[in-house]
Amino acid sequence: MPDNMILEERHNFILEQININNKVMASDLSQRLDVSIDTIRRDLKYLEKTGKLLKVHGGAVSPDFHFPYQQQEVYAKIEKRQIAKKTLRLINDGMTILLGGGTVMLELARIIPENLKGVIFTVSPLVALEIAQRSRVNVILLSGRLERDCYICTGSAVISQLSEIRADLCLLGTNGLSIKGGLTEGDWEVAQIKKAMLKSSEKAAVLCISEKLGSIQKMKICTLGHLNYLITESDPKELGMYSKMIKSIF
Amino acid sequence: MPDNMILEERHNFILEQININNKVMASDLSQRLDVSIDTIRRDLKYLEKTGKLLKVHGGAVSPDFHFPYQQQEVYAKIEKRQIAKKTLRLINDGMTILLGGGTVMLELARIIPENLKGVIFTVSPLVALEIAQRSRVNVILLSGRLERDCYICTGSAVISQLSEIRADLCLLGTNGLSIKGGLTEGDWEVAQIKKAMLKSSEKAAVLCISEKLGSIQKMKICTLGHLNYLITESDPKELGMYSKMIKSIF
DNA sequence: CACGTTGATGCACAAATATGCAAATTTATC
DNA sequence: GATAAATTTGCATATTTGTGCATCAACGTG
Repeated sequence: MPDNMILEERHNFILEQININNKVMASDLSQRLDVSIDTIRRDLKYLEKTGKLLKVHGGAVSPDFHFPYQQQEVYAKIEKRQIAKKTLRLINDGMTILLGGGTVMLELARIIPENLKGVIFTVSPLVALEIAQRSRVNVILLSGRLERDCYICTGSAVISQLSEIRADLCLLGTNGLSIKGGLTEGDWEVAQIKKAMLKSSEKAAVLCISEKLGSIQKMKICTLGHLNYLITESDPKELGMYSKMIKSIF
Repeated sequence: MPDNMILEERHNFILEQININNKVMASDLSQRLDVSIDTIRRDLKYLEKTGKLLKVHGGAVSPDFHFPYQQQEVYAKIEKRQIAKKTLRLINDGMTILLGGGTVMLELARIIPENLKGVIFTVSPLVALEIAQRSRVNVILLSGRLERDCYICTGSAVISQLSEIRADLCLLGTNGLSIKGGLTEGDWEVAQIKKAMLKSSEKAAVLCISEKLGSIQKMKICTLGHLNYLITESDPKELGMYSKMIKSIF
């Protein structure tokens, strides 16, 4: 490392490091630049005042490091809304549709056409309420034990009710989707429900923000070959590797 | 996983995980980030305070799932809360309880003891979610067609499920209660459900703000003699005329 | 040249922060 | 209801910070 740097050089170096690593540690910098920790601290203080970084205990981070979550929160919401919008293309009057739970599904619930004809079954009270609030479509909630974490109904009662249903289309959100692992899920109870939902439907679509593509969870639900549609917010062209397994991607 | 993460990085990582899985477990995080469980707990506490997640036993969940429908302006909320409080006296560990819908019932749902043992059946998704959100009691939602106006599940499916249940106590809100008319209800579908609920329960209690006492609706559910308890917000002494028909009034 | 001013730097020490540990309590699960 | 797991609380410890002060070099100015 360059010895005998002057103030400005140090500042530049620090910003460079932040650009590379998203963070710097005061003690580390002190060592690498061979100045006292105090000097580094003064550097950081100055750079913070000019908005170039954000001081934290032990060093500093990139100024946008602290925000990404409100941003990403909103961002993810936009993505989910995009997915929901694309999904509407699959939904037509007269269909019997099976809906899962999760945030993506909630976004879909919010834009279900007000005068859709047909029947919607769901295991998610949140989804059911959201739809019933806005639309005149028939919403049928499948009963069961309400899971505390994800607020969907699980248990044998749901499974047995599902076995009596023959839906045209099943729409599922997911946490795990990958070429190798197929459709996967973290919770055992939920996995059972999803399996049963797929079995009760003519066709199946998975809604998944692209950020989650490639992730694998503990419980396997099915291979990609069993899915008819994959819907993400990004351009289908970018998901070429999935196109061998899933017929329609959009 | 990057070793030696600083506080901000851990926070980011945790939120990332929550974004992907909707929940994280403290012990798991402690292991993956190689810090003590205490540190993780402090992280979670901080992130909860800033609203980025919700702490639950064992970890945290995404705040997205937090139920948004609560706390609209309800009429006579104070009275309804008083009724709910009184009703708690009827509820003990080990009971199987059947809950109806309506605003009084929602107030009750909000104060169901966090660690109540037993099972709660309900036809109201709102009540179910409210309870599941706060309490660890088993909540079982009875399925059916979701009524758009009152948000409770109706239809033959509910009736048939109710016929398979033997509850210790049934709690109903009401719009119509009078000496002459008994327990009455405006909606036909809802009346059917309430009848079935009463039939499935050992004992029955009606929750009713005193202002509504004396009103009669179109559909008859039962006579006052079938009810074991009447719970209102006012002093039972003032309701003497009901005491010939209903055993316990409070 | 001598002198004062200024800005950068390092040092010392008290206060604050991050983290882990252990005991006591609460909660979950069987 | 007993046992295991999770949580709370108080405390100990090691860094890290903030602050005041001393040093030193650079730079005018009289």
